[in-house]
Amino acid sequence: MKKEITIYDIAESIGFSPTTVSRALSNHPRVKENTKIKIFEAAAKLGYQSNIFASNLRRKHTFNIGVIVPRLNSPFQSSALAGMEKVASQAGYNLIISQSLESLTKEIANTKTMFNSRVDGLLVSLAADTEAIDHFEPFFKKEIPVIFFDRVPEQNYGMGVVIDNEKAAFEATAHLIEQGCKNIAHALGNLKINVYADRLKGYQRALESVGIRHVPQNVILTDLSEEAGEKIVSQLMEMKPRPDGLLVSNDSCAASCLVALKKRGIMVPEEIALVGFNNDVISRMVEPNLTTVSYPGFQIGEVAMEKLIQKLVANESGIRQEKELIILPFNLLIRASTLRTVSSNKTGKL
Amino acid sequence: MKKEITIYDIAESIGFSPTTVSRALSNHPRVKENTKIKIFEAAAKLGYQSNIFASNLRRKHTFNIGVIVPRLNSPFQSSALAGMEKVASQAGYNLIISQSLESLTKEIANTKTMFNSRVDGLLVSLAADTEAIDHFEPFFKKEIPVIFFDRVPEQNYGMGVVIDNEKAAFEATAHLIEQGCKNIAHALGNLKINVYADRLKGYQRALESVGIRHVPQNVILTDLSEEAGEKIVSQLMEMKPRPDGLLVSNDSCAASCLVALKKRGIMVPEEIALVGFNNDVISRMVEPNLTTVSYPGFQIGEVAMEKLIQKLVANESGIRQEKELIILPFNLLIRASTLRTVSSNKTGKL
DNA sequence: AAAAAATATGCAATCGGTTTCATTTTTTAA
DNA sequence: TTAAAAAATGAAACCGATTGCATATTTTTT
Repeated sequence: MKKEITIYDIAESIGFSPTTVSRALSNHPRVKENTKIKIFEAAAKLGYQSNIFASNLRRKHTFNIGVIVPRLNSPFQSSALAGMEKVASQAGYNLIISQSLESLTKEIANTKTMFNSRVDGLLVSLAADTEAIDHFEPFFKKEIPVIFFDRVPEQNYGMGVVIDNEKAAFEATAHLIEQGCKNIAHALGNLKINVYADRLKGYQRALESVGIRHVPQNVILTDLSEEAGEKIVSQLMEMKPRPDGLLVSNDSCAASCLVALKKRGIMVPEEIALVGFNNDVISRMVEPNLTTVSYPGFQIGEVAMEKLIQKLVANESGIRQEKELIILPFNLLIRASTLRTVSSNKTGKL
Repeated sequence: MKKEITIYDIAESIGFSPTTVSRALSNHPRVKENTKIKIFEAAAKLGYQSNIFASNLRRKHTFNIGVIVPRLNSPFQSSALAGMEKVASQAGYNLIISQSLESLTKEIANTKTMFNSRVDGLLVSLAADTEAIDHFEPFFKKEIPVIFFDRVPEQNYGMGVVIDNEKAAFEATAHLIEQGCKNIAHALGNLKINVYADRLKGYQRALESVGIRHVPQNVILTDLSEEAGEKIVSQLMEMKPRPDGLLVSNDSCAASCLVALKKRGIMVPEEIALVGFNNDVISRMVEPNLTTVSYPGFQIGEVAMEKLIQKLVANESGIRQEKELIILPFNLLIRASTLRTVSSNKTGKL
């Protein structure tokens, strides 16, 4: 390894002290303008590169922000990450990203690594089997801000960024009812996750609001994978009476349901109307296009990161911030997969 | 901020020197087994957390690996990242991830940040408008390993992990020809990128190999976005003679072409046969299913990370490694979007 | 021109783990 | 029992930037 250039080398080369060099490089006001210029020139000439470790060691922060997501390769998560990266890099922060693969064990390991790496803050979307959030205690204790996004803990926690999943599912279900569905099934993921638990509530509330009795077998628990579509549909086929509406908790799974339905010659939306979640590209490509809840992944990422950086700045200046749950707007996008006859639409609009 | 526990505190609490504590904690063989036990116990009791900065400062590495991708939210890139994360976390490395958003300027900025953050190594998939790779010079000079994946520089460079894009496009085009296409168009991205330049070569070579003259207007340059499908197809419609085969350089764009074609009542594959790239979920959901080149994103990520870590270990022990270009296998997946009549399939298989 | 105030710079300690080299203790060999 | 070798431990320097406090220099005020 080559000799590293340090502020001591710069100092020596132009006859100033390391102190002044350090101050000049960080643009401290107590250094004469002219001196600064000299120092910057010398630094450039020598090819100086600041040693972050030394700086971090002294200043006790890293400008690194940790992000833990269930899976990196999901359209929603990667959009959220993209939003985070954008905001973070503008503010001069790096992102350290890891995935839990939906496993609590790995989430705990990741949390530890993040803690040991001394990230300045943490953004987390919880794994499927996470119930308690004890593993974040070290962060809470040291007052390192943690913000949850999308998948947030049930318990009382610091801060979160989500959408109103209950309302979203309510509206989606209400829309199906409006389109004349009488017997609506709902495929969703692990109910330990707030996202799915809330959607279930919304779905049930919508049914109750028009006096439809809620049938437990209509709620289908699945992993929402691509392969799950086939399973869900084959389950549907055996139900009596067969459901005439299906609300699936993500688009790629909804799309695979659609494929499975078409394979069986079942007409969508006429025989079964179908709603997805997320407004992934896929929802606009399949035929019929999927009605879906547009889920602002990029924006959730942006907002979560903005809030986190706000907290960091606030902590810096000793301001204590309130707990807060930020609820971003969603949007029910109505497309062909649910649009039956115009007459069944009470408002007459659309 | 609370008082941090240091090795000095541990040392004092049990009457050993910081030296021994340090050695014990890193499991140095020169410390008595019994002493180690005592030290570990004391560390646990005091709630000791190693200070990575101090350690890094002294040892001169971070266990952080930088990754620069064009976009975080692309199915291919996020799969590659998932593969990288898996390998890295197993080996005890963190990932610092940033996106260039296809801009050279941002790529340069990211490269600088990565350098300043002192990542131990770098994995890069180049931005669309990157031609020279001077901005990686600081890494080369300091012998910090850089491995390019998927989108690699044209010039001579250290190490890369790719697929044989020329061959893939050749096979895809040959397949279209085999299905009876006489006039094949090819929609691709920025030709500065090796991926697309190579595919163009393969496409042309396939045409030449059966004596079809290559028509420049059949090559359509696009950003391969979802919206591009509509444009590509409207361009196709105005060509005379109208192409009967279309090779699109990614699946989501191919899917949007399919939608645009169907909207115009054009039969796929009968009137226009369609091939995509990547084997994204979407290729299995649209109707007809897309013939596509399966592109092992996850594996590319894994291999790239494995190679990088190998290099790090090799560097550590002073072994110099050769430049190397690793070419991973792809797979042409033939599906309904190109399957015309059985008779046109010479082999009769499939 | 002297005193006071403002500005500029430097000394030396500090952050906390690692490592070289020396010293002490224990074990083995003679 | 003593010398030699091996094992265990420690003192202190080191990595390189930051910063509280002190000092030196310049500018302003009287």
